[in-house]
Amino acid sequence: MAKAIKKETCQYRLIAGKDAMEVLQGKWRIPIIISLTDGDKRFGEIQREIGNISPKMLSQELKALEENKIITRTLYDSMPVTVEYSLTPLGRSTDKLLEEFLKWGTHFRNEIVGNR
Amino acid sequence: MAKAIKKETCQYRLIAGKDAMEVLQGKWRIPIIISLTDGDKRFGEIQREIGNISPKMLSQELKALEENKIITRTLYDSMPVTVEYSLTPLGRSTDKLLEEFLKWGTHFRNEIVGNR
DNA sequence: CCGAATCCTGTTTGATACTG
DNA sequence: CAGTATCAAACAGGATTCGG
Repeated sequence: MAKAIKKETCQYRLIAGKDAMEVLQGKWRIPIIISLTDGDKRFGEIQREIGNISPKMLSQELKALEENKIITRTLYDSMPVTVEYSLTPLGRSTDKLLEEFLKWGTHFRNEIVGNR
Repeated sequence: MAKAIKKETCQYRLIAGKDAMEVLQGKWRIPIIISLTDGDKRFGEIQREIGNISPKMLSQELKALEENKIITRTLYDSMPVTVEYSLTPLGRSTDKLLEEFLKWGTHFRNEIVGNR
């Protein structure tokens, strides 16, 4: 076993942070998860809700989230074809994180963003 | 007052998410904050602790965090000159967020990162 | 309607060397 | 020690077009 790292150390925290970063990083992943927290959605619905994301980026980021088991993609073979995206349990497990994230975003907005 | 947005709506959440993103985005900001949560540190200490950040990136990101009132920079005019960085109250207000971030990072690591 | 494919651009990031 | 300067590489993001 190579160099065990204790839970309390800064190094441990840095690693955990990097892991979380790996999945949630970028301009669009958290917005997408927020959007899907609201309920399962189709491609176009997510796009409209987020507002200014190009189909390319949305497609690309959805794929990445799917690979990381954060969301699932379900194809309904209707006419025309519809696709629905929804959070997996792992995806839903971000809810506490998201909540704090949003709380802090609001706090920060009030402290700083408003004053410039 | 232009188009009030209720707290519970997806749109409100998307905006708060974007605000938080604006400050915490990028590969290095959260690691830097984690490092400083551990205590005030000097430039070189942060760099060694994070491990593979170039001085240019560190300098640049520290500057951005300072502009957003997340950290402060204190110059001690000793010989040789030393500089210490520390979290502001606003910076320390990320602690709950960080905690959830790290908790989830660990969870994710166990679920996914370990299995690939 | 839901994307895939292509092309193109600007920003981010990094390696390295150097300065007060 | 605490950064800056410079140059190159990588990547994020956008515009557009096309297919099932």
